[in-house]
Amino acid sequence: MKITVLIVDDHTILREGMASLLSGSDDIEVIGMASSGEEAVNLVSELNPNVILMDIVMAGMNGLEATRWVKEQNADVKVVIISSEVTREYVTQGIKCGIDGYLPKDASREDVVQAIRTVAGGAKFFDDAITKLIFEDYYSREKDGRRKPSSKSVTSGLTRREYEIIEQVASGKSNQEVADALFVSVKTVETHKKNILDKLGLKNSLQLVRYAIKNNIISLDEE
Amino acid sequence: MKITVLIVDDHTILREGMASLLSGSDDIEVIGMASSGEEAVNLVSELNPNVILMDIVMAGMNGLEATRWVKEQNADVKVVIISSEVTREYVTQGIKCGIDGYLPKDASREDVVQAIRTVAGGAKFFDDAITKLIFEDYYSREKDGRRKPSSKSVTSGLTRREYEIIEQVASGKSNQEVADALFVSVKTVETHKKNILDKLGLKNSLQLVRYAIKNNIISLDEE
DNA sequence: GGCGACTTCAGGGTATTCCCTGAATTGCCA
DNA sequence: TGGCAATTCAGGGAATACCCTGAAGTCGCC
Repeated sequence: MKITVLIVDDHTILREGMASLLSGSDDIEVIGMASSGEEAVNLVSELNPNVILMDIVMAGMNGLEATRWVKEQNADVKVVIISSEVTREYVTQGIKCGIDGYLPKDASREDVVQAIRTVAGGAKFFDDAITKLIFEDYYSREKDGRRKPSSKSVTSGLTRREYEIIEQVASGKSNQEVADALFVSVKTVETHKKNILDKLGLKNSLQLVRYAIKNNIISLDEE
Repeated sequence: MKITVLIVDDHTILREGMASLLSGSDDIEVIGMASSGEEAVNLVSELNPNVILMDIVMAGMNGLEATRWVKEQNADVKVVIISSEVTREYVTQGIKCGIDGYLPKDASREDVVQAIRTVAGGAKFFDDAITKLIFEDYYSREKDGRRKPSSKSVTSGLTRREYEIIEQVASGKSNQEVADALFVSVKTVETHKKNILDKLGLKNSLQLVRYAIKNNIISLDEE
């Protein structure tokens, strides 16, 4: 029983290279390749591979989103990210998307083969550098996690009401909807919003949404 | 300049043993010992050691609590936990309290010396087993934290261009700015945006920003 | 008692987004 | 080769967001 593999990368050279690199292993068989996230999602239901080697940076649907979709339709398929960039953001976001492994693009043939075998067996594969990175993230997060809310003064000069406005706006509401929710007039909401944008040095509501999520003023899961 | 060390453990044998174990290293000097958390806290301000080797399980104030107090009065002092038990709970709680390293009690002399040198130099020291434990905790926590992007079975049908538009919009740009960035007219951007909102079942651009961040179409740290 | 901030709101103007219809171009594929 | 999806763009109207000024009521605080 060979381990079936799907390769997803928008660079032909890398696809071909990876395939030939894997052709030397008799327990691994490359059964398909895709050059985009969308193509990958479509191919999975057709080919039903055991493992997907997936690039992150691709035009259109990126590797992380593709992973999400793939896992959605087949939770058993294992996904190993192969990225030239190894950043905290990619790794943590990747884990959120359900990846089973992460390899730098300059990984050796042995690493790739080992990763495929490991995830096919149901375990996770993350090399030392990535484990270290995760560790540091975990450490700083846990450590910094405990710190007093410090009322309001220290933050960025936002008032209580302004925080409420942000929460509303960042949850995707229009000014009118915010006004209704807080039982004030649209004009009031506009004023608050203007003040908030000024204080934070932002240009529009879109950036405010980003800011709010970035600074954990709101969370993305509720509702 | 020797690294000054304070040993904290309520077992005399372990204190003595550890001290003699360290006497062989000429860059490390044990300048004091304490048999309780309270005593340790008092001694720190007096002796001002570089590193504290601290047991967790002690009568009265335990090692983690003591760490918190110690760090409170001197943030520069480094604390390495030496515990016979290595549990997820101890490790994560320890990190919250600000520990700089964690050693199992059966660590070799080399490990202890290495740990002291490492934390004295400002880095963290956690061995492989502990790193692995943290990793697993992190992984399961992050992974379970996610949730499926609604129940749309097929890829939500976004085109490549639409993804590009989303990336632009979600980075906080106005239609005009997106148009400039992609070298198309504002009208084109509007059309794309409308189609995107329809496909995703969203009402406005604010919600699109949320969607994009939630689904990892864009990341928050770049730029 | 008053000064400053927070919060509320209005008027009136400009800019931008949102919505709908219609259409030309390209490329792919059956 | 005709059809379909994708991408591009326009006109024009309705809705909403953004900007500026001004102001009234509340509250805490010196």
